[in-house]
Amino acid sequence: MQQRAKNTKEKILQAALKLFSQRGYHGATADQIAAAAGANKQRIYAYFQSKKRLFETCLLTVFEQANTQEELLLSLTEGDIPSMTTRILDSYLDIHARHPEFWRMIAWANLEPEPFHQCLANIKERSFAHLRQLYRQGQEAGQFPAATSFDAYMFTLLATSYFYHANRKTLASTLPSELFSPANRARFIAETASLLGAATDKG
Amino acid sequence: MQQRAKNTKEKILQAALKLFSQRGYHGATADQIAAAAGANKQRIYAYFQSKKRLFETCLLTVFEQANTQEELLLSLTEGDIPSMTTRILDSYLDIHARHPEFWRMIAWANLEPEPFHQCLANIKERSFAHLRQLYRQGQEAGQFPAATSFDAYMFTLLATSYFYHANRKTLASTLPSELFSPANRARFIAETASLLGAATDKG
Amino acid sequence: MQQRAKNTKEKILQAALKLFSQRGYHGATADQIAAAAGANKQRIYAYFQSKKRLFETCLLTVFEQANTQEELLLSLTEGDIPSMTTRILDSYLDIHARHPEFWRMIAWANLEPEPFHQCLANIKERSFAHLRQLYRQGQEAGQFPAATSFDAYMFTLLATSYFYHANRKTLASTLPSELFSPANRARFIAETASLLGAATDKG
Amino acid sequence: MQQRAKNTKEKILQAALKLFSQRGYHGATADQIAAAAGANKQRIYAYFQSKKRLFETCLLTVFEQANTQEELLLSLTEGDIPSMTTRILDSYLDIHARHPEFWRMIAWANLEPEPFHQCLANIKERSFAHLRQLYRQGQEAGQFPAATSFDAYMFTLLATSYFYHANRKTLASTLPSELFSPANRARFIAETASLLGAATDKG
DNA sequence: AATGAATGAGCCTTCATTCAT
DNA sequence: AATGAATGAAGGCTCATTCAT
Repeated sequence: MQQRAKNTKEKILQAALKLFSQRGYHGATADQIAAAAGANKQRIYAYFQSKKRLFETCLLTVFEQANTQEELLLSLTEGDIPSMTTRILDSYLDIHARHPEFWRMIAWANLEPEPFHQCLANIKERSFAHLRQLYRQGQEAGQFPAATSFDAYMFTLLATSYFYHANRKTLASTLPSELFSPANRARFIAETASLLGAATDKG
Repeated sequence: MQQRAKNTKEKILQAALKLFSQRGYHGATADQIAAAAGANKQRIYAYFQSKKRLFETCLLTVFEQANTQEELLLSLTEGDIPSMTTRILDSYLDIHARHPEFWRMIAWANLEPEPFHQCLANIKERSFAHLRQLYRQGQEAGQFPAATSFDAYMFTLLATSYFYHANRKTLASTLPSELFSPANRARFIAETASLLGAATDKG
Repeated sequence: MQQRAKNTKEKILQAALKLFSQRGYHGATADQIAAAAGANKQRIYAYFQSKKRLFETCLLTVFEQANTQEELLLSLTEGDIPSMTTRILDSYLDIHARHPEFWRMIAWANLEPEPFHQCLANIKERSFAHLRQLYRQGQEAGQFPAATSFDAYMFTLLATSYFYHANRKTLASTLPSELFSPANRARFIAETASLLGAATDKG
Repeated sequence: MQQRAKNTKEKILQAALKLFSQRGYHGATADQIAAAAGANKQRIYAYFQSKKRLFETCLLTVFEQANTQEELLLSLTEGDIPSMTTRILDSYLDIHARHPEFWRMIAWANLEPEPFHQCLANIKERSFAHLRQLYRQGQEAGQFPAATSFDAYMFTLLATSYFYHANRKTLASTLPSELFSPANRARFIAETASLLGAATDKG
């Protein structure tokens, strides 16, 4: 593939990423994507076969981007166990803040009847191996509850960081608190960390 | 408006509720809704003006339904404080399981660029008043962390119960654990409750 | 179906008949057909489901039209046996002359890989029963060759009358004779009839 | 033109011949032809200017091929006159069977509104001169009807052999007889030849 | 000579919406 | 009040053709 083609393909992908995340699979049209990419519509089909495939590629791309950033957590060591919850929450909130397409694409994918998520099959198990081990050590040291598995722990962190961004709109009608404003981000993390085992202040 | 008209309008609303939640605003068509309602397509416009207005009405309706359902928690008393987290989680998971259109409509609403949520403005503050008081009592008794506000507590419960259902598909690519299968529902609740300080009641 | 709809459907059918026969299935477009019918393009799909179905309906229609006219041959009696070949040829040439769409639709259907002809399944066996019997009588009277079955006889008549119209253009490059000009139609029939055993009645 | 170019041009022509005859002018695409030829799509336009011109070239080519094949009939002698009808029929059916693209291209050409056949103008008068003379001798010997000209005779043979292959599909809806199956080819020829006076020499 | 990249028009089909009965 | 008929504007995708390398 020539450089010109690579550029065109990349422009389409970026435009699609933006429009799909904004409007969803059905909401974004091939015409709009081509126009936003400054490319000819037909190129979408030349490079991505179909609108569906393009969406899948966008989904995969956005997951990979998130995965990349997540690797920061690999640097956590045994000594970081007390602050682990805080660090993970902070990191995840950051990922979502920096990649606003992330939660949106996740949401669209979860809503669509099409099994778009199948294209994510090989992304399974990310950088969790490292965290899983730290968690176990924390459990043995009594800093994480023995009754709670790593999966449940991780699930809660994923859920809160996702919900924090993704349900912002309806949240305002449900729990209209200042706690969720950007200004109170640190306080939100602290309060949530306290709730989750909150070993921090005990030591 | 005649009774016959009321019936037709209601049938359309129910059909729209189902189809919009399943397929989203763009995914559901006026024809499908009319067919599912057993009504003439033109009646949609006669009674709801436009597809968008119908969607908004559906949003509101579904939120009202969920509110109603939640009132079970009002029966909790001071003596239930130790098991409060478990009870709320159980209740919320149940609501989502029984009303699969709930999380879906929430998700659609959060994704829409249009401020559909404005129509939810008056739903604010639901049955939380009662729980808020119980939580405060629990805090004073040392059963809930002093550092965590009721809002943060509630947020976590909303987030986990929502995420549990809404991100089922992509979750399978992220944290592929048996813990989230229906069969392990009770274990999931127990582990999560343990994480959220419920472990403290052991002492 | 209301009268207005019937009219629209019929207009579409007639326009399609004309355009399909002229340009074939792929050559005629839905836009052209709608325009020629003075109808909205969407009505094609409302009344005929798909372009393919519309084509099939046209094929069927044209066959039925031809069938109708063919029934003139039912009036032939035993006494007409000597002139039977002439009469049939005359009649078939006439059908093709009056329904120029007929041979064209047949030709398109035979060329298309799509099994369009399946829609003709129940047209089988036309008014041949009557002619078949007359032929048998003719055979017994020695006016038709005993070695030639009715099917072969009929086939030759169908082939010549079809070929006379359908291959007019290429025929001009192959057998450029005045014999096939409209002016010599009667002579063509006579010569062909003579060839097909009609010569035998001389003896 | 270099040898490499000649080869490419020829490959395109052969691929086009095959695809046009199978799918027609509108049914075959430039992409398909290029792919089948193993050549770059742009070469089609470099060597044949346009799709239409390529189609015309295919038409001409296929007619020339058929002409070549026909020369077998030149070997017929005076002694073959009694079996002449059989021999010609057999030969023509054979040509069509061996060159299935022949009747198809003839059909496409006859259906096209554009006077594609003009490019066939110089093919006129083929190997008929020889047969014409044999036929005259046969007439004088009383083996062919005096009332039937050679043109009418030849026309019938062309028509039947063409129709036998070209209208196979719709024929099944009109005259559903086993007579036209490949297994009964010989019988079909015999019966038809009998019909065309050939039976008369028995008496 | 040959190839890959690009384009604009067009194709079949469906949509949200309105009109007429 | 309800229904059937109609419409124009997309929507996804492909085509014949040309440009650039």
